[in-house]
Amino acid sequence: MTRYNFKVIEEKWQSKWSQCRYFEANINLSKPKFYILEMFPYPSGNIHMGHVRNYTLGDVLARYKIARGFNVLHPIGWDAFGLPAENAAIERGIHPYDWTKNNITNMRKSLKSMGMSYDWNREIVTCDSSYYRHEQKIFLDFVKAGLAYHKESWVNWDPVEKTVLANEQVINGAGWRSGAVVEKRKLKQWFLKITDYAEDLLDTLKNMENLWPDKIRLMQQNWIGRSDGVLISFQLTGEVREKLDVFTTRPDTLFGASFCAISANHTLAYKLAETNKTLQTFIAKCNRTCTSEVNIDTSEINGYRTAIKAKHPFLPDKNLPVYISNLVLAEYGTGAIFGCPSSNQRDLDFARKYNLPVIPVVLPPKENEATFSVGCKAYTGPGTMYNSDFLNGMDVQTAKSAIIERLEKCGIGKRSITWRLRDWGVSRQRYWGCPIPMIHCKSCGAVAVPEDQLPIKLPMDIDFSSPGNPLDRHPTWKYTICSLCGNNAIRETDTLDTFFESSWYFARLTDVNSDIPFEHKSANYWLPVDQYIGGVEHAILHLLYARFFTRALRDCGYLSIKEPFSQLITQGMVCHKTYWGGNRWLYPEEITTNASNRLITIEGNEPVIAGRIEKMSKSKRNTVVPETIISQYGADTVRLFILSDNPPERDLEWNEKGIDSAWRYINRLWREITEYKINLISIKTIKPSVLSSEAKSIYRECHRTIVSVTDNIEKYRFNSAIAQIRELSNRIFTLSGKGEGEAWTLRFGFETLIKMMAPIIPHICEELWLKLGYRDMLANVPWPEADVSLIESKTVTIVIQINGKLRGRIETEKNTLEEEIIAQTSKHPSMLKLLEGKTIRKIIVVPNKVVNFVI
RNA sequence: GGCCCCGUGGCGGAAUUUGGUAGACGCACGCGACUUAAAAUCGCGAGCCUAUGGCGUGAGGGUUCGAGUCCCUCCGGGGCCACCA
Repeated sequence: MTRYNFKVIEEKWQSKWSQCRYFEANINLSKPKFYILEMFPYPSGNIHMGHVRNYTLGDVLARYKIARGFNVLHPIGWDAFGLPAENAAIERGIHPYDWTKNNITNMRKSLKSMGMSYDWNREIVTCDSSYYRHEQKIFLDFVKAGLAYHKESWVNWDPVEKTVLANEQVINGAGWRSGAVVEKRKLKQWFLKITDYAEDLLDTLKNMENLWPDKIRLMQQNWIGRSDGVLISFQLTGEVREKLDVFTTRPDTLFGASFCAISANHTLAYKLAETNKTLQTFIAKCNRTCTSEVNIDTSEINGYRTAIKAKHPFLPDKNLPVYISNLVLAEYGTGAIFGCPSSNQRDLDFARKYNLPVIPVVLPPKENEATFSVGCKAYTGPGTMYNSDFLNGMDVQTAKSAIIERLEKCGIGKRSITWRLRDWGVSRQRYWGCPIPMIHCKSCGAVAVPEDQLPIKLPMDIDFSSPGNPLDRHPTWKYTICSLCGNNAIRETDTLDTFFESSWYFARLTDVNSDIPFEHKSANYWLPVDQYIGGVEHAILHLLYARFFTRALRDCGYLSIKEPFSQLITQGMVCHKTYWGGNRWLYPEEITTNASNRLITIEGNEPVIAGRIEKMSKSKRNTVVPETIISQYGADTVRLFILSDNPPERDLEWNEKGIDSAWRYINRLWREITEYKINLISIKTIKPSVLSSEAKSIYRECHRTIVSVTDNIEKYRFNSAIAQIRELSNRIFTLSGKGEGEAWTLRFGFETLIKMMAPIIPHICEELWLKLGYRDMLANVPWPEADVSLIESKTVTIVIQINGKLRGRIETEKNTLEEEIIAQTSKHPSMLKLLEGKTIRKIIVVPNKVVNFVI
């Protein structure tokens, strides 16, 4: 028995596919187009199982869509800017460019060994100036359109690395690499006006039902965070006589207000601090805590009571004290609130701390005014208004409308929407990113680099010996001339957030050779991406940025669409078991079992605990290296296993038994076809009508399976599709092939299996297709079509129930009349016994399915 | 704290779209064939139990002729957001 030699055969077909340029995509108006894209990888060094899963899912769909007659675009690229390259440079003295390029070479090789159907002519690398020059052009267009702006704002500052960190890079208030406590610092940064599109980004999510996973749509919805409320203008009295605007979603609780609070970074706070040392200290203390929400969560709430009062809009005698507090976020709403302690937990805690009045205004149902009181828990539910002047007696909803109407009529309030979404800060004080094509001139301010000077390339001679941004320290790079006044000026030394590159690459991939970011013709033909696939970890950031970019690019005249990705699959993580012993994570190779069958470490014989099944990661030492598995089992086996076990969106547990099972199936398929007792190629064509009943049943099963496998692939249920193919395989493998009819059925069955398995395990299927005597490449063969007339059977199984419990079944002709079914089933021997002496109260017949006797 | 998802054999999972045969397919397991033997391979078996019957989809209740599927309460697991005004 010879085993399937995957090494030779997989390489053979990979080079054949490449030679025939079969996966190179071109505009072809005679076919429907299908653009399939997997989130492009960051070239971190090696591909990992998460990549394998992601790209296998994409490849199966791409190959399937080709077989279904679509003109498929399936490109790949490298998201090549980013911090790890700089880390490598700092730690190992390798230039980030070389590190990145080496990794790409390495990972490209691995992807090719997976047999992916990419159009490699379109490969892009975002750290090449041929890519980022277009990004610089886009940035300038955004500046022109008012979509990018320069603003001073509070950021997370790492005092050791001397760089800004994104909120995601701050872990428990400390820098993710340095471990230093992050400070708040006010810096001038570039921002993109994603908030201009907040409403549309939110509203369009509704149209994406069934196209994007509910979970992702919900996460984006939460992230954008629309709050409908009202802006109320409070007249201030005392030291300052201006107005204070506050935003609230609960104007109905206005009569329960007992204080106002403003953020420590509110302009009013600064104004008051000018002449107040204590207040200056207080504000500084508030600002020392990080902007990170994690940190705000754990820090204590403090208030500084100013001498200023805010006049209650409807109660002339009531003046609310104004506090400055870290209770209020500067970036949300107006950075100022009114506090109604009885209806808001946060306000209640504050009121209790500073002994402020708590006035209940909403009476919960089934409570009464005399006895209801608010203790340490605010009441936020529905109820009836009281202690609330003209709102008394109304329910909360009615009161909201009534008071908004009154506020608007009196000119002291205005309906308003506030968004949780903030503008996207894209400046990074790092070297390995796209230079921001702006210069700073003393007299002209921020000036755009003229387009004919693009690209502004990153300098290659860079010194990483001290912390901070090497671009800033570079001896010459930043010195330039202002294009407006001709005087000396300084380049922007910040680079763009790496999410900038991934926000438009899907459009660039429609035409990678264009001199402009992308051509209308290609973009209009290929976009939107019909199927996008990637990890759930990008649910908000990347997927939201890309949606924003598509709108912004449309408004700059580049595109005619606003949603980049029609359909989305977010695949789960690849997990593996972990081992913990001797106070550290252990590799499986470090473990053995002792005499009493307990897990121990080989060195030191320390006890080992088999830990939880967790996401593969180097630190947990539970990774499985794809290259190793591929060289052991071949790409087809890996592809088959990674799809077999569960549906894409769930976490997948990598297990060695599973890969064995895939390996066994592939070898069996190989043996069944190549070592069969009869010569498959010489089988004569016959009419299916002459088949024996067994052969005919298998023949029908083939058609039935085509229908269900197609349906399952369309719904991304690859595990079910594979299960059905294996079920069919089990039947086909039982055929002896003896006699013309069986031999023909056998061959037909094999062909059907190969065609259906081709997208999943393409190499072996190509080879087997050849073995069946075909010259044409399988990649060129259409998806099998089912003869629907064969699937419909003449008979059906009717389930017999008594009081809903299964009691038997009969075979009848399809569409047998109700009376006939009742007659047949009630005469059924086992029914006679069960129904004997019983009164049948009711009989329910579901045609072709069920008959239920109610006794 | 708010919102959302999930809970099915020893295990991964089918069936949930449309209430109508629960447990497809695979792993692990057992038995058999082949073999001196083992491995590999092939075939067969298998939800559980006090077994001619009964019980079974986290628990309890409800709707229905009929519930894994719909509704309510609870328990367990997971995710997202979180002093968001």
